[in-house]
Amino acid sequence: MKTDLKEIYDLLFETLGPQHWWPAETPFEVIVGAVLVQNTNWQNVRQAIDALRAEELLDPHKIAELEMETLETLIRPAGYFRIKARRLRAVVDWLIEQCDGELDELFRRPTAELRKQLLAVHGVGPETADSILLYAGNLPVFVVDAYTIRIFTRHGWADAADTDYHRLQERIETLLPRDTQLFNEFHAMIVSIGKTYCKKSSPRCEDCPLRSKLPPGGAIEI
DNA sequence: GACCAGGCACATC
DNA sequence: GATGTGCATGGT
Repeated sequence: MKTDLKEIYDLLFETLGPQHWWPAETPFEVIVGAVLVQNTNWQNVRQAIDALRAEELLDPHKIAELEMETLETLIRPAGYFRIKARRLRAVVDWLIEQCDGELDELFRRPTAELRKQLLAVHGVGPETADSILLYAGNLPVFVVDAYTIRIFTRHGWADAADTDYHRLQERIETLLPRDTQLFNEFHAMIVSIGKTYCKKSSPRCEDCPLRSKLPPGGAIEI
């Protein structure tokens, strides 16, 4: 990848400005959102989180004590509600077991170790773990998601045949200053670009701030 | 009515 | 180790 990623970051930041992510009031709310947003539109997730908030349930102990059926009903708008209810429970049970829900304590652990522990929790894969580390823990970990892979592939910054999560993550982390706030903004801006200009079905490169960074023949089809 | 959205676990080869 | 499939709601 010959691309100067910091230059891409600067270009995006000049165009889009700060994204103020993650849209949540507390680190625990970030964790809940990270599970609920799996393969789902944020708009749907917000409805589920609002329902939890309305019942004052945005607390690990309270979610741990809920009947599964109640939890399923509350998070229903987020989709996959049976699966996500189980995953959310697995996460809060783990949080309580590990630190009694005291997240500050949790995030003081060495990042690599904590990441490995998170990945061992049912329902927490690489993207969810990294979203939690970056946006709840303020730790300098880059979150790779479907938009990252699509945008990087279409611009030829990543080989379409090699979009392995950890390899792409390591390359991006190596090519940028390891800075929490920078990783925060970069991922958020990638999602913004992805939603607006780099849809799965149709790229609208003519309007995209990154259009000047396309390869000579235009976007690479994936 | 089809398509899509800020993944993951599990089965099968 | 790679690839395929189920999971579910709400917006466009």
